Amino acid sequence: MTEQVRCGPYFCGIDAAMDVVSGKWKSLILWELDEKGTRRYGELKHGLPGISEKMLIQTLREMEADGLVHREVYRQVPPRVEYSLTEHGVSLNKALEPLTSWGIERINRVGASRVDIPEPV
Amino acid sequence: MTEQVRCGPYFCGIDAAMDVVSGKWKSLILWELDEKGTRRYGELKHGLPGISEKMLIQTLREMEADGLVHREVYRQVPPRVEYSLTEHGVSLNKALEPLTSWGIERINRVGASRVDIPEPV
DNA sequence: CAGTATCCTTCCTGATACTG
DNA sequence: CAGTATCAGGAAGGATACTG
Repeated sequence: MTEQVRCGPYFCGIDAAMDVVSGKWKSLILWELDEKGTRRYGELKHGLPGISEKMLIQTLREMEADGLVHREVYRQVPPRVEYSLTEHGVSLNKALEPLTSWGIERINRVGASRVDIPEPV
Repeated sequence: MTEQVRCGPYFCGIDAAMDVVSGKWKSLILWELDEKGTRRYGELKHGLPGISEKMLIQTLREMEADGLVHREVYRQVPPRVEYSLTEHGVSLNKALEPLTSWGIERINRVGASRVDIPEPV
């Protein structure tokens, strides 16, 4: 991997942040937990149509390791596990807001379709 | 904030934006062009140590198609091609700023290392 | 100089089946 | 209910040689 020395192990802050939010589901989970508060595993799964169980659990674990998500286990039968945002998760979500607005603007602008660049003549 | 209604093909704005910035190099190129202004192909390559020619050109083309980057060709020998940000590119970079700050804070916080979550006993 | 073309490897992602 | 295990397919990313 190309570790360029600029800001420690990262090129700069954007790299560190992207590293943590990139992936298909992370920003969505962040948003889901922020919007709806603490959620159980099954609730999350339901709120994220199309996600596979593997991806859901894998993504949650990564986010937990990154300190964005807190996982609370209740030892019951049947099991109950609740996920919530840590304060870092909350702040990250806040930092994501302008980007979300930009995305919405982009969608409204032209339907956000990717344009085919014509070959130069 | 927006409701969880799918906005067209996207979940919501964040998805549309992530779609455009995700990838290993896009945010870096954005930052490079914003910081240093118009850059030639070779200059960009130099400023992004570790990127392969394939990735550089591929990423630039995608960003051009997404309306973030403008490509200006000067028909000379040897060839000269200059890349610059469009206004959308600039605004995206601005929208990325809080995320960058978050990333820098994260780095300073603990070295930003990903923590191993111990197995529950 | 500014790319193309090719090949190769690794990472992502999802489906499915099974367990405490 | 909340996971784990396994497998497979495709996409993303990279090294290198070549060209107008």
